[in-house]
Amino acid sequence: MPELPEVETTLRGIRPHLLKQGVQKVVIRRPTLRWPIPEELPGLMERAAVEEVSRRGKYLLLKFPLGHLMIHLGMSGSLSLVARDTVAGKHDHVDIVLGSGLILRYNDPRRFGCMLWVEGEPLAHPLLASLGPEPLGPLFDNEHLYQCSRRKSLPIKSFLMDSKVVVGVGNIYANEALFRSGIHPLRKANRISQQRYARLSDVVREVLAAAIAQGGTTLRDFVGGDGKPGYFKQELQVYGRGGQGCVDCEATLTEVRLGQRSTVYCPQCQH
DNA sequence: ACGAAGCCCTGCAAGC
DNA sequence: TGCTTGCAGGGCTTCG
Repeated sequence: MPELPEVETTLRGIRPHLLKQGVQKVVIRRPTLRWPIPEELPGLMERAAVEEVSRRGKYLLLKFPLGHLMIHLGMSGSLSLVARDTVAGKHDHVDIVLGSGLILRYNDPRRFGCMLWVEGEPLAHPLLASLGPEPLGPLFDNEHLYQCSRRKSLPIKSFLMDSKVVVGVGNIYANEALFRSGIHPLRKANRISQQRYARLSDVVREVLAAAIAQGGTTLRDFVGGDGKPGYFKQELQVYGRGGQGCVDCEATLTEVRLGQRSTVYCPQCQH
């Protein structure tokens, strides 16, 4: 389940192998992702070189002379770099064969991801145009959260996971950040003080930065690896721990469903 | 305009 | 053992 740290780790892992590399061939085995992969993709990319590799939220952007390839990993997608003769597995839907002899391979069992072509300014694309600030960028702070939340009566957890508010905070990190800032996930967004938002924005940055730092430890092995660093788990304090003891006060962690998302919190520590 | 629910999809685990 | 059922979840889309 790629959250922002995993996407960032993927970006850092693939970028050095893609920059200035020519695309020899694009193989689309299964075009039916969230939206169909454009049939004209091979014609647009083949014999062209990758000029830039970047990220906006959880969307990866590969710049080519004629436009950008926009990739989202959904919740089960991954990109890996494999040697040219590597046999494709069950959910290996797309191969981008590079001049270097490596293949950038897109795998996505649940096919919630997408691979689209964008002409012109990619940030103007409908999927990107109304995204909120990057959580690790300068525009994300308590002031932003506070101002955004003034007319929002939805639960803070839903608010935090809204990509128009801030990108890249998925279910796992929303649970963790709220625990670490002592905020009850069901509290209404407009019932939280600016001081508490200050703590929350700090914690969101800390948690994501720490996860990225750990994802970085697997970068060395990205080529040929499965591209799925195992940074989470050990540091998680509430996610996946419903019914177990709070790491701070030992109270039993409560698990509820919010939206259709598993939500875990400490009834003692979070208000 | 806002908020909640629905939906896409497959793999895995639990229950019968 | 093999079926069915439920759950996981990002985020766009639809409904109220």
